[in-house]
Amino acid sequence: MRRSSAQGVLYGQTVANVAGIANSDLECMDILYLEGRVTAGRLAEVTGLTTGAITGVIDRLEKAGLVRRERDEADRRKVFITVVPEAIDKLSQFYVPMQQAMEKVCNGYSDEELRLLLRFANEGYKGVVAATEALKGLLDTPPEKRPALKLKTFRQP
Amino acid sequence: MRRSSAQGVLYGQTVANVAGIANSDLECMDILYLEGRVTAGRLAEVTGLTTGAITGVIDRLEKAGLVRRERDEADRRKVFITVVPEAIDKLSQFYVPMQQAMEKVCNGYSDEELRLLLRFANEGYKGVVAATEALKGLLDTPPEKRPALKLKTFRQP
DNA sequence: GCTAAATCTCTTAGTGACTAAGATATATAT
DNA sequence: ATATATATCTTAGTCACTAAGAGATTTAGC
Repeated sequence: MRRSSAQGVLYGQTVANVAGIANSDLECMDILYLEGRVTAGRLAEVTGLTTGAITGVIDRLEKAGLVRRERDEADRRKVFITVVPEAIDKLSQFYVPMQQAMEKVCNGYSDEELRLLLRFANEGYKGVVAATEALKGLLDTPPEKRPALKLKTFRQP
Repeated sequence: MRRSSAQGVLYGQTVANVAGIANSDLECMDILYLEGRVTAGRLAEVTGLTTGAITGVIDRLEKAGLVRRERDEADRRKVFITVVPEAIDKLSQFYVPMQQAMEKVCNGYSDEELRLLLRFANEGYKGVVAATEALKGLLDTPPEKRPALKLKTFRQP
């Protein structure tokens, strides 16, 4: 899973290259696609970038015609970012190789097995979110007070 | 899986922050850990960075006392990068939250189910590698000649 | 054996995304 | 009505990255 994750990062880098946008710009497009209409601040929160950096991201994405800024009429300080419909078409083609590969892999499993994999994927996601929170908590703990757990490492043959 | 992957990227960013090294420096440490002793050129190849950038990465990692440069005696142009043993201890603590979370998730599965998950993880990894290659191939194909496959998208309820 | 081409890492100059700090505009609380 | 909080943007400066090429070593051709 670690290997897949590392390789997944590389896939994303390649997509960004091919699409001609920066890496974090693509990451934001991904978040926008998954979460829908979000504010600039929410993007900063999720990506871990500063709001200043997000301004730059949105500027570039807007210039590339991939997103639009929309002021919230209820709270005029907020700026909602929405994906331009055509952007999905422009970008989705670069995920075709990945989807084909995954479809091929998934074909090797029964419906019941796929349900198990889906369950694991969901629980795994929640686990990663929890782990990220826990790690951030570690930041506030002085190094000498950190739980010094032995890491069991497994190496595949 | 996409969500997990995106969140995994964030976990890595957080680790890099906490460890006080750059993001790609950590990515290289990961590769070094997985592949063992590798050359500078191999790092460039795997990360997708230029050799010039890798020189910088290794400089910083060496300065931080995490890796060592070793000239290959057989071919003196090559420089092997090796991880300093203590580096593993320094960094592995930051993966404790992730491992705990994953262990917790895995505890919910029988040995047989875990074998299925392992098989999927292996096949999935190969799939991602294949997809990356295919995407790079797309780079050399003119846009109008690209296979315009309909992307089936699934949204979880 | 000697020259030319290839391979591998490093160097240099320039670019661009990032952070920190603060400005601006709007909203909420006392 | 004033102060404080919130949300985004601006600015100056920093740092990792690329492109191009230099330096060092190996391999191939004659």
